[in-house]
Amino acid sequence: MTDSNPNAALTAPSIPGDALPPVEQHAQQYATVRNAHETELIEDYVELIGDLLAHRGEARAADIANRMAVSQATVSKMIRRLNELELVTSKPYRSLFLTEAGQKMAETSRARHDIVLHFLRALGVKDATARIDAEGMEHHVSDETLAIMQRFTEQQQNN
Amino acid sequence: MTDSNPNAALTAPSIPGDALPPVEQHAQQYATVRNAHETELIEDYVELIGDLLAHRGEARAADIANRMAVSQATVSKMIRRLNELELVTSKPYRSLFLTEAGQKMAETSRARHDIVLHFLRALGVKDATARIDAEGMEHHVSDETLAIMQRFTEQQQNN
DNA sequence: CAAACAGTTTAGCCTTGGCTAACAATATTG
DNA sequence: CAATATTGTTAGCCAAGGCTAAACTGTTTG
Ligand SMILES: [Mn+2]
Ligand SMILES: [Mn+2]
Ligand SMILES: [Mn+2]
Ligand SMILES: [Mn+2]
Repeated sequence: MTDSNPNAALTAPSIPGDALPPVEQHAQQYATVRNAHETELIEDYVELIGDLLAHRGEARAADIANRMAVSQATVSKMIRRLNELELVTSKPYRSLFLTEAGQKMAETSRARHDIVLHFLRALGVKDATARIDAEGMEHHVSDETLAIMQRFTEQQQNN
Repeated sequence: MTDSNPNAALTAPSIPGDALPPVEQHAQQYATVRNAHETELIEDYVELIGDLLAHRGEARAADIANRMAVSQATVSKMIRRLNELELVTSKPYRSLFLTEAGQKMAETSRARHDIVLHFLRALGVKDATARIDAEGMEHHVSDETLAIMQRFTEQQQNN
């Protein structure tokens, strides 16, 4: 549980920069990231399906494959998983639809995604870059940071 | 390559929110994220090894396992990979060291990580939260955004 | 309405990144 | 210095998320 080399002070170089965080806190950082990685792809699928339903009226596997730049086989497998998780309903060869739980997840993810995207634009990041960055960052932004981003964006707009 | 349902405008609901980006751009978002995921764990290992070397004088597998909250077996396997990638050198039962390439990656990752962390703190995020968010966000921040974050932090400090 | 095309599913493969259990090497200590 | 504790390695397992190739279903069109 604790670091080896107890007499670190004796061997450490002279310019240590920022200190290392305590082991438990440091471990928490990585664990939180691993956790986010478990859910983020699911969130992106559900969010995209919600967007396709909202903007196109239907969400076909082929559209998802094209929009994600992934093979149709990959999408088909993932749809089975979403089904098992009871996030979508699907009849073979028909459009997907979101369950109640799926709609809730889609809304939450969409809202969070928008906050991050609008924040980056408010910061001065070009739209195309902001979109790319937001797609990855969104899954690693705490509620605390999210709230601050939202306030920042609003203040920026009242100027 | 293009969406199905060409007469989307006819079937789309009345509150479309932000429009969907063009397929190619949308695909690029997800592809960039997938790309980042391929390298981020490697970067975190190399960065941590660099930090342990800087602050402790040595980087032992057990320390990495504790700091990452991961089993020693997982670390051992990853070290083999880092060796194959020629990012670290290691003798059995001895401390790890970074190769030239490893040092370069560690520096780059550390710098990027610090910019994101300091930016979040400058935004007003609590330290513990900022550390957690930065650990995940850092891998998804473009150079463009990174530069803007750095400027923001500096301006905040000159107040 | 049959053929061609488009969309979907399945099977089987691969890599990554986790884990536990068992074993091996080194370090610490009675 | 032998016994014990710590550290490191190996083997074998698993799930996730990619892929290609082949089969199947549904739609469009000559
Ligand atoms: Mn999203
Ligand atoms: Mn995303
Ligand atoms: Mn980092
Ligand atoms: Mn990280």
